[in-house]
Amino acid sequence: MIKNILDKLTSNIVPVPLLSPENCSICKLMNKCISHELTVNKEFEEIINNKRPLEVKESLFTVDDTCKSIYIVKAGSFRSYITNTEGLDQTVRFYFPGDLIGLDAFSHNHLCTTTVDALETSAVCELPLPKLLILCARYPLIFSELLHMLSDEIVADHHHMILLGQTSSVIKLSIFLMLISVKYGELGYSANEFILNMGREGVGNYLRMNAQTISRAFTKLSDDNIIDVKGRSIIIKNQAKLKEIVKSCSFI
Amino acid sequence: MIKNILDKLTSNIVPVPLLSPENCSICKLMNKCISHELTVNKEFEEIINNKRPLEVKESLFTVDDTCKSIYIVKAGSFRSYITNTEGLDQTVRFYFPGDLIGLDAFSHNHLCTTTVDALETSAVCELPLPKLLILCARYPLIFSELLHMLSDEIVADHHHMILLGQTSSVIKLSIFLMLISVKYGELGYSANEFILNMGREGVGNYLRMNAQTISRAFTKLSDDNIIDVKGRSIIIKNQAKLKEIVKSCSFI
DNA sequence: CGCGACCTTGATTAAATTCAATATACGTGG
DNA sequence: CCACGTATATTGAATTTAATCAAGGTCGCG
Repeated sequence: MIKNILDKLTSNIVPVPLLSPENCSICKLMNKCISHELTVNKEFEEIINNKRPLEVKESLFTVDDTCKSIYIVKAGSFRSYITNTEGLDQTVRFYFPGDLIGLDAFSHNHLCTTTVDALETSAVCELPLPKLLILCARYPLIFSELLHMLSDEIVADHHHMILLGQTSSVIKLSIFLMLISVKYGELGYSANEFILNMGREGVGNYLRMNAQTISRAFTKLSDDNIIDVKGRSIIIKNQAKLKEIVKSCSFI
Repeated sequence: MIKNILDKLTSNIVPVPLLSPENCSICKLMNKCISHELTVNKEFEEIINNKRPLEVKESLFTVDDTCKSIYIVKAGSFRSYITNTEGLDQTVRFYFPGDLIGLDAFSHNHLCTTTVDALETSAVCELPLPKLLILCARYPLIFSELLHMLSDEIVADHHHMILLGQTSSVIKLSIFLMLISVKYGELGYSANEFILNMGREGVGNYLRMNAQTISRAFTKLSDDNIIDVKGRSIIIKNQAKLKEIVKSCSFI
């Protein structure tokens, strides 16, 4: 989805070396990640584990695992989902570079409530919970940043609820595209040209519509000259019109 | 919705006296509220403000207010919602006794992202943020309890997303009734007989369906002998069957 | 008793799902 | 490099479902 160095690794190179712990101050995500004030704290930086990159569909953790860490997406993207008894799953959220994964770690009995898979070759910075909590107790800034992140997650979830509550397939898809576009823009990638790292089925699962309906909605947006679609490659030709559609629901 | 002492106050008695600060140890919600270990901490108990009861439709706070406090529902119930430019609103969440309101307070610029209204005569315990944060710094237990609450909120939001993602109106209504039933059971009220404190419109707003569809779904459940409906008074006649319907979506 | 708010129900319309066929793209092996 | 097979995407037609439009019914309250 996002062009990053890891994309250039052919996924056949099997024994991927562990990344050496890397300095936040030379990280490409600087200022697009958690508060910079945090990462200048040497102690904070030292608790970060850099795990080896994850391959497509590899799980960061699985539902009912014990929550041991919070993760920051360093490169690539992830999907969290809940699986039902018949093996069907429903996507809860997508994660992009700078996003925090596993903020539900403090809930209930400290068991993961979702499974999180990599959508492409991806990497994370791991923040082990015990160490993080110790730092929280010592540094009010880290503590308040954590609260901040949790609250942001709640607000984002509320927005997603509003999105799911929309009735029109074209509006839902438009909001989805706009959200991705904004996210990419923020990360310094092209906001108007990108390649989805999921199929129609994947988009549909997230927006709770079936793949055919997604396809038709893409065709509609394309017919209206708002986007160019070729498979998973998307070009937003008329961002103003797209924004207009998004605004027609007006809650977000 | 919930039979509580406040229901017995006729809402016409205008000058409601301020509640005297009340001891957590004599609160009816004990063990149904936040961790009991917390409330035995005298310092914690002392920061709690008891505001005067709120009347129906009175707002606890409004979107874009500065977040000053977190609130625990002491009696009654609340609704949070987002309003769009045309004045339409979408319900985000309902709050019942023991629930915490305003956990998005730490987000972004500390402005409220929703409006929260009382659905009936209701009361809250107010936890002023500055005082709460000081206690968090001093007592790890309070700090971890706060994280716990925030994480729980995220998990609850995920479940609500799954609910909104359902396609069948009967399943959605069934899940809604089951959630309310469980909540009431936990609070010590009857899980199988209750009176909704909102109309069909209100249920529909929450479940993102229109009032007529809600009405038809009620009729369907009634025809199938799963519930008895008479206006807003609901009796669950066959909880097993209701659970079965809920399980047929299986994600929750 | 009558008004207004709310709920139910029916008929019609609009939209998404489902079923089904075809088309396109992609990777593999010949 | 091309042929083939698989996976994915598009499109059409039939079906199902909810939204909409509209009428009538119920309930509580002045």
